[in-house]
Amino acid sequence: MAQADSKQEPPFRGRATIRDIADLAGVSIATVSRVLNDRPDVAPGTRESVLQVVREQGFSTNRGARGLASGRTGMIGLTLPLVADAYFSPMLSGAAEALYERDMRIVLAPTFHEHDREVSLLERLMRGTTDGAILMLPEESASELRMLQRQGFPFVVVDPRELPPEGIACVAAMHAAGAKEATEHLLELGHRRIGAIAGAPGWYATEERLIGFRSALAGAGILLDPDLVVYSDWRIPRGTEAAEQLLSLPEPPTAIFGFNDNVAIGALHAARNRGLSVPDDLSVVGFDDTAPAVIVTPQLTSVRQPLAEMGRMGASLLVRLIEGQRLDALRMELATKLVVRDSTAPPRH
Amino acid sequence: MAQADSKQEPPFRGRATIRDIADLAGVSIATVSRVLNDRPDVAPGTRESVLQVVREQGFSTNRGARGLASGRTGMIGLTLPLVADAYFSPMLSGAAEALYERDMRIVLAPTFHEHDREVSLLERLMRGTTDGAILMLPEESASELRMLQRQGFPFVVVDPRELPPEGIACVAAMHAAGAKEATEHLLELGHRRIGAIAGAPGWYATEERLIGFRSALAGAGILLDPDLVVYSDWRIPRGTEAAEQLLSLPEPPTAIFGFNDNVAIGALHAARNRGLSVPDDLSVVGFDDTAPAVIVTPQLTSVRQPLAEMGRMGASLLVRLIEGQRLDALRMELATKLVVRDSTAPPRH
DNA sequence: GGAATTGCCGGAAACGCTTCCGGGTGCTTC
DNA sequence: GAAGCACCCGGAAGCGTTTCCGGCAATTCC
Repeated sequence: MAQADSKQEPPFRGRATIRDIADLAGVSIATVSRVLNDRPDVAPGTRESVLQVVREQGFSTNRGARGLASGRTGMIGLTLPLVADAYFSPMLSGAAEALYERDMRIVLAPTFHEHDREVSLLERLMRGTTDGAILMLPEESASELRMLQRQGFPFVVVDPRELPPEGIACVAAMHAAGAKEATEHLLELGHRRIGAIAGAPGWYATEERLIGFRSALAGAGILLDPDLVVYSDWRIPRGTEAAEQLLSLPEPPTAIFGFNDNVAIGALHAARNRGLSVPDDLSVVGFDDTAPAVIVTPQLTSVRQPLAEMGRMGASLLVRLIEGQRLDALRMELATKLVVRDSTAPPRH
Repeated sequence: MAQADSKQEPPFRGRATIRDIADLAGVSIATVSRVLNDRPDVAPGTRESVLQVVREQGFSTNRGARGLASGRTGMIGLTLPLVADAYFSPMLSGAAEALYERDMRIVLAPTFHEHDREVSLLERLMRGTTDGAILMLPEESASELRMLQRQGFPFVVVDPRELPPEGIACVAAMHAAGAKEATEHLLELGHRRIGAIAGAPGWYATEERLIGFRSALAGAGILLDPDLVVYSDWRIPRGTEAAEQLLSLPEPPTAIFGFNDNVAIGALHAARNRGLSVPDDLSVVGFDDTAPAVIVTPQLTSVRQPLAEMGRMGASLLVRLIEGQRLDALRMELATKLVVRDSTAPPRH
């Protein structure tokens, strides 16, 4: 490392460029570029000898320069509200995995719930830097999304807050079906008075799950008592409060359906506070089936949302969008599945 | 959007470039660049009128091009084993936050525990694309790190698996002190026979925590029974196994110190399987204080590791490295703190 | 056996930006 | 009143790629 004057030290700082490779392999940079990009018109022998040099030098193409020259940077932007979160991180992970296989990288842009930038993140950082974007639970309004789209920037929405306008690629879960399944599970166990801790009002997930919930009740000939639905902010403390409200009712429910795992866990806490045993005195089911579901006691019955798969699917949709492939369906909903664990049982009497 | 023939539509696809801004503002691109980079030698009036146009057009500089021209891309690479993980995601989040404030972005590179690539990740993707990297719990050996460093690529290691060689920036937690504090807590409660579920053998965290554990015991005049230490892989199932092993001892411990929250939670499971009540029959303390610690029942007493802060610190160290600032200390350890919850109590008799 | 393909390859022009170098003002200084 | 000095600004040369275009050899075809 001390002696750098010997035969052919690499140019050191900045590392090998495509030109170095070309010189070493005795070809032009155009040819090296062709090899690197798997273009057909290169003689097999030439290709091999270039690859040889590439390997020796540990060369990899400068993505910035490629982006400049070709428009494709191989980077895609990803925005999400939070990264340290049992709900979002699997989606992120799935997207990263899928993109990685395609040799693309993620530029991470957590919003930390701040939409107050004058121009949205995308505008500012993506353009020219990334080939497209994955927007997880985006805060941007439908019209903002439309505008982005009109500018020809490829993006897909994963887990929309509100359903985006037609023509925008979007992957979600089958909220209604999942909620219906969960509710039917409780009905089959014999519950008749079922409370719901819904999510934030107006959200796509909330409304759809509510539809599934009502539909299952209706199927069992039960008319929903409005007092049995209380909204939340998806978080544990509010879940606890909501559950206490439900349990304080003159005629309290024998089961509670939390619209995500957090509020279901909050309900677990509320039950414990009141000395109620779950599932004996109260059944609880959650939604999402995130990691905490199997960590709490009792383990939570929950509707599994294929989070990682949603991330992967978003990534693959985006890639096809970028490559200009015609997409048959821009909007897709992935199936959910009820996972029965220890927090549900028949009502006491 | 339909009519594009009017006054001055932006060039549409590809969006405004610095040249467009220059034309619109009636200056040269050099001047625009100076304004954009906060260079001093621009007349206030000129600066303002350029900024005006920049705002109107929603312009933001193409990072790829900037990277090419100046070497600084404003992107930094970040590798970690897993993103969907209660331990790593807070670190990632902290780093993202800190970098965001400096208008830098993270290029995410989860390794998914695969180090078998011929050339390490960094070599392949970072060079030329990023200005530096944050390596979280890297798998690369000391010599690989040295090599990277010799090439002049700025990087910092956060939460090292093994202590990296001198001269490499590195941020860790005070493992020994934390373990000592946890052990002393148990000792103060009156425990004398304390089992430990250590981490993976050879890891810096494991060895350091072991030192703290032993040191606390020694301080209380207790000689450590070798049977009371069993190693793990940091994960729940192995934690359960390890705890069962400890509890099957002829003379079982009255308290178990898990070297991370996962194995401590595993111990909770083992206790439950045996019908032991925590903390009455068995005290359990964890390490890291990740989200699950407050979700399990009983809530886990745990040594808080400032995960997000470690991420932030890594980011700020890296930025200073990139800017070529002289660093007083390359290696830093952040303080830990015991958080007492419901899983520890005096021994039964 | 000459002309038209085909297969490979090199030259060179971009891509959007930063930055060095130099030049034109308008002011101070002796 | 001429020389010197800031202060601003524009021209132009790259940065590492991709890709269009054109050219040379080796084929193939009639």
